[in-house]
Amino acid sequence: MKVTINDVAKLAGVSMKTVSRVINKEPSVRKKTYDIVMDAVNTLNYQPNLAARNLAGTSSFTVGLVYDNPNAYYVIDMQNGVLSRCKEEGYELVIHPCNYLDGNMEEDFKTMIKRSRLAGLVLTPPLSEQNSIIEMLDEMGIHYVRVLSGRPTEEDQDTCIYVNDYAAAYEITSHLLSLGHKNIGFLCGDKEHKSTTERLEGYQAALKDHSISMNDELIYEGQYSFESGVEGAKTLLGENNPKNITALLGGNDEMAAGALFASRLMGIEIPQQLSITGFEDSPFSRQTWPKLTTAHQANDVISQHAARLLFRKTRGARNQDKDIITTFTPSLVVRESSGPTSA
Amino acid sequence: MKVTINDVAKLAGVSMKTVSRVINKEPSVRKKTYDIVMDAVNTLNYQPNLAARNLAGTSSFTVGLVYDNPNAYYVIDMQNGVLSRCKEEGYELVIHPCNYLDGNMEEDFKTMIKRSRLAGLVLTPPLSEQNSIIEMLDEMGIHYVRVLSGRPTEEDQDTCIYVNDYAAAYEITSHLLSLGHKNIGFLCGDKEHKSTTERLEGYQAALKDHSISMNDELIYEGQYSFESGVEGAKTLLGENNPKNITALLGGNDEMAAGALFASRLMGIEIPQQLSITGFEDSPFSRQTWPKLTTAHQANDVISQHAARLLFRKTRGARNQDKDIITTFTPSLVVRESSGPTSA
DNA sequence: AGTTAAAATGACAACGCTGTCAATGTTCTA
DNA sequence: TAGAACATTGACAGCGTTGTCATTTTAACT
Repeated sequence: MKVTINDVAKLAGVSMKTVSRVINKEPSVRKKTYDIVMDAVNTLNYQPNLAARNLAGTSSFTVGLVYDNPNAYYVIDMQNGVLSRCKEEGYELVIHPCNYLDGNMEEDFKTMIKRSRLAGLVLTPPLSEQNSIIEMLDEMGIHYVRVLSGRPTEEDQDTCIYVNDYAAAYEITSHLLSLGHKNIGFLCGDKEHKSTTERLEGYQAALKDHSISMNDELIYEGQYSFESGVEGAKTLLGENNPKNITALLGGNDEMAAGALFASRLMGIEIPQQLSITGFEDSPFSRQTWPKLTTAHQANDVISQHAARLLFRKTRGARNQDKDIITTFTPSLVVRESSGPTSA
Repeated sequence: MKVTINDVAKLAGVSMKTVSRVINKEPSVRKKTYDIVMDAVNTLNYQPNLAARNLAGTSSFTVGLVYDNPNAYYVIDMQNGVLSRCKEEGYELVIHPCNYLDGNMEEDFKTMIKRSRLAGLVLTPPLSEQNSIIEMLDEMGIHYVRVLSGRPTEEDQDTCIYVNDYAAAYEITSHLLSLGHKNIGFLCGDKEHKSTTERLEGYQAALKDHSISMNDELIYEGQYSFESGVEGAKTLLGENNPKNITALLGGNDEMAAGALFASRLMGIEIPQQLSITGFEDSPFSRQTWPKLTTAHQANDVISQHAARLLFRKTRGARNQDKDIITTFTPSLVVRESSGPTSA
């Protein structure tokens, strides 16, 4: 019933170690031997036992995915991306949701790492931005890859995957500007998050490039939540929209959905009287009325590349994956929530 | 750096095997010995190595969570519930998203099981309803717990957790009836899913108990998606609502959100002209306008109990968890999308 | 053909734990 | 208080791999 490396070795007429070499793609195996072994592997349908490999080997076949992002859609996408690479490479995935604010993160990490030695971790934002965590991991000597919001100016191209929110926000803002909007409000997410400042800066840069003067009164500082979007829209639009805002840039889809909700309460027609845009293109940006113009972020692809980057680091010379993309720019998706100014 | 069972044994002045007995809560360890060992465990901060345990022991410390439900919120809740129990019990979780329609499920399962021997699987709907899968697992001799939509009439109380959608649908329908609604439409999810028929039957039973005659024309057969909700509402309401429908029961929150969307397109005021209800109480039932009346389903609790049930099976006599709940009934949550009939 | 270097293969111990079974302590019975 | 019965502990093999190092085979030279 249970096929071990010994069964394969016996069938192939080689030593167990040679089979090990083959399945690990180690050099110094003759082509002919390789084929014989692979035949045996296939006929027996052999699957190396992960526990044994993890126990015996110096490197582990388990990677961890760490996240504290509350967005279910985001998390699932990240999981699936990493998982798909893991499957192909024969790795196992351990998911590790956590709450950075809990404080017992360090203990938590250590426990996780002790229990199953890990090849490395994929860290997703906003947790991936925490320097304290990075330092801790460096100290512990644990491999990791960070998914971060930011521009690819920095040097650690082999531990980071960047999502260029700046460029995406620039693009969305430009889209609104090209529709004739001049007074564009911004619903800011959590200020501690890098994505927030990146998106804000992209927005500001676009305004500047179109010679529109900045107005801090058009910026609402909130959180990445539906409720905050509601609040933000109410605050910015106030009674009878005294600031004459014609477009609202949501920090993410949730905030934009909240703004949509608030507009409805205030009797504002979207997009006739007000354009609203989201960010991330999560499923529910298609489930609002009207559907949200947003920036599509390919989270599954992003996380796949994060996993590949991690494998590259982990396996050193053996795998020199050269097609890894380390910078992603979300792309504009125009739907019904944005339109030309009526003015 | 790395603490093994031997280090603990040495410090405690006992044999390695005794430490093993302590951490596995095996009987036949003197209280005093137990305390000494635990002290050593704590001072060294010992964490048993999972790979070694899985390799050496007869039972494994890894459980799998299998799902093909496309709803991210649902999946995350299930994951977190199972995960929280796993952490407490020292188990590891392997997640296994899949697509039942893919056909290569059997191979997929076998591979997963070969690679890391599993203590058992938690199966979630709709995949958990597939008899072919259950038979396959039985044949392979793999432990599993199924989360199912259904009423607790059946006998396999030790492999199934039931979510009583029937009762919940009955309750929602009764709520609408008590508001004076008589012509209540039903937006039916995928017919193959057990939850669909359960919810439909609950709805019908409530109507019957209130002496309201059934009308198949009030039932729209669709899928559990936003788009289908839109379509369903348009179909049932048609031009000028000839069937005089005053309330719409959504098969789930997504469909209800779709119905809300469609109503807006048709210029129907919610809840003044039409009540709409959801099912599941997923986060976005709070992010629609107006917020959805729905049935709250405690997925994280449900999945925790599923995990406990699995552990009980797995560990046989050692753990006789008696507080496991095997039937859950979603409870009515009244929000703004339902109201009294204007008539 | 005879060396020599390099490539390919194999033998065997380890990884950290659990299962088995034997050894030792302890308690109870008469 | 001896002896049986039982509770507690320990020695050691083995789980299925990989790492190390020794051995054999092949290729590359004179």
